[in-house]
Amino acid sequence: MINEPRYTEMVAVLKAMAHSSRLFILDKLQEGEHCVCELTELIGADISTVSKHLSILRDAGLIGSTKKQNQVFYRLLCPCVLDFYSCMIKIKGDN
Amino acid sequence: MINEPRYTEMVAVLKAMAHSSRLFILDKLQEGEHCVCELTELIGADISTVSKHLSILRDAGLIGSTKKQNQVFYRLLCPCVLDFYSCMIKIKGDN
DNA sequence: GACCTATTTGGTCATGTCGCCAAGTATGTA
DNA sequence: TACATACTTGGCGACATGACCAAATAGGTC
Repeated sequence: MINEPRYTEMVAVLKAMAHSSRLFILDKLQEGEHCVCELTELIGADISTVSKHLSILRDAGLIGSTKKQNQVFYRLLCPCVLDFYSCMIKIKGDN
Repeated sequence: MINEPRYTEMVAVLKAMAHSSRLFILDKLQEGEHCVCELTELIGADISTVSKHLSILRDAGLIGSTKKQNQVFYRLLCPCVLDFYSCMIKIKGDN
C-alpha cells in the first residue's frame, strides 16, 4: 500500500521540488540552458549550495547537464513539472 | 526572485505531498471521504502519526475535514494534485 | 608547471521532519 | 458520573536537510 514503488518515486521528485531555490531553478531553465555560475548569481547563495541543489534536481531526473569547456550547463528534462504550477494556483485560489 | 510568494506557497504544498503516507492518503481520498481510524488501519502507523499527517495536508489546503458525531472525516479539496501523477510517470519513463 | 576560473565534494552546525508514547479534548453510552 | 471510542496535541529521540567554508577536481591560459 504505502510501500508501493510509485509512491517512493513520487516522493523523491516532490522532495526535489520542495525548495524555493530549486523551484526557481526549474522555472529559470524553462527559458533555456544555464550554467552554474549564472544560476548562482541569480540565487545569491554560495556556489557550492547551488551545485548541491542542481545535483538533487538531477538525481530526481528533472534536469540534465552538459559540460562545455570548463562550464556545466543544465537544462530542464521534464517541462511537465511546471504544469503543476497551474494546479498550485488553483489550490491557493480555492481557499 | 527566490523570495516570490508563489514559490513559498508552492513549497508548502510540495512539502505536504512529499511523504509516502500522505500521498497514499491523497490517493485514498480520491475515492471519497474517510475517517482517521480507517486511514490509520490502512497505513498501519500510530493514530497520532496519521492525525499529524492529516493536519499537514489540511494546513496546505489539500484536504478538508468534517466532524460527524465522534469521528472526523477528511476529503480531497484539490483533485488536480493527482494530475501530477501522470507527469511523475512521464519523468520516470523518460529516464 | 604555475595559475585562474568553474564546479563538485566533504565536513560541520543549526534547523526541520518523523515516529512513538503519554496526556488532553470531545462525543456517545451505561 | 464513569467509561469507552475517536481524535488531537505536546514532548522526546533519531534522522534528514540546508547553508556555509574549505579542499579537491577539471579545463584553459601564461
